[in-house]
Amino acid sequence: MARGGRTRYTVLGVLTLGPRSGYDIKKFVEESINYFWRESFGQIYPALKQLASEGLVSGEEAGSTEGPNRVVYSITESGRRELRTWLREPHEPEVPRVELLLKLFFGPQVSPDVNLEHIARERDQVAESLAALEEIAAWLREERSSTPGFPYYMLTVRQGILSYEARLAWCDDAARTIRNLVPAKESGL
Amino acid sequence: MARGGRTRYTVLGVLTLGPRSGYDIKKFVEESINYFWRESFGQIYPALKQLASEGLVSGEEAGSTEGPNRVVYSITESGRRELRTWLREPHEPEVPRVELLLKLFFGPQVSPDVNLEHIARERDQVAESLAALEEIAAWLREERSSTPGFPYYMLTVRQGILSYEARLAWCDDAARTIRNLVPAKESGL
DNA sequence: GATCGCATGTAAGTGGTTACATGATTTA
DNA sequence: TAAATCATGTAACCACTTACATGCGATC
Repeated sequence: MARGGRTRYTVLGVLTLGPRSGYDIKKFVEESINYFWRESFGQIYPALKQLASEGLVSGEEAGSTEGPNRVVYSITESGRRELRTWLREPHEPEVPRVELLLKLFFGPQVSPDVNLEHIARERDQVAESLAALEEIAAWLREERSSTPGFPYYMLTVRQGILSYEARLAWCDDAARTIRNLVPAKESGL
Repeated sequence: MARGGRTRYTVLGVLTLGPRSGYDIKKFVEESINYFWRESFGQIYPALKQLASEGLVSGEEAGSTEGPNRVVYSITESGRRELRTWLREPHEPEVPRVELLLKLFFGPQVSPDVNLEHIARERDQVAESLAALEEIAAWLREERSSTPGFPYYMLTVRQGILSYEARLAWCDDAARTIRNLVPAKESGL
């Protein structure tokens, strides 16, 4: 049981920050919470329809004169209540699935070089993500430091930074360990 | 595209460590790699059937005399090849979904106390997981330090420990931040 | 005139969980 | 004798991704 549509609450949550279209919501998620949460169009649009039918959001056909499309949604009072109810409930513990670790666990089945490559790839990806997050952090401090949400935004960003840094450190450590596994192959030239 | 049945490879990988029944595989996963990977019966049994039909594993009806059930599977040579091929492919980047951070991102919608409770709960869970992992690490060092897989097992364990520790530190930091948000409510008694 | 960004949506497929059904054997 | 553990399996359901279809307007 449990775990009912977290997309619902993502959408409601984003709409507390202001009215937005489905497209806008997608973009917002991508640009601000991408490092710990994702949503696809295939989830967002049906969710918006559903929420509208329940009166938790209200959609308005926008676009000055010409546009037939583009519906801008706003959260309603009952939408806010629904969101708050969910926010008060304890969070589900994560179900981890880390493919890299699975491959490394079976690492002895292939050559050390293969595993070293995996770790190097991981390191690059993590370093890139970390850099992106640090840019977000800087932007937040410069542009959003006086908004009520600021301390909470920084909280989530810091979590991301800390876990990226931990992963980075682990990569170096892991690479060293594997390199020591092959004490002499072409060493000493 | 991509991401074809990782259960397949989990099963094949576990079977490189010795012949096992579906039930055994489930238990092994639970007891050794639970902190970064999980599998359910609903995945394992169909996967075993499929793998057997492809000749990547071979099943033998076991159970000294009485048992009608209990099928013990062994990995075949082509199974090993298939596994190795997969192990050489680069791993898929994780798609993160951290419900706790989602709730905290929308934290201003509820009282600080609610958010503090979430963090406290998280802290407890992480501390528990960390303790369990450290027991596994100790057990590995005592009982498995001479197996060929040992360095790789320790690698994955260390990753778990490092990220748990990072999360723990973050919890304390985050709780402090939120507490500072309410500078005086009942302070000074 | 082609491609890119904006914009909404649907359909198919998949990976995975949960609940259920069944039954033997062991332990309390 | 009741419960827990061993053991296999299926069916239903769910969340989510991907690909596709459509079309407008701006830019190259």
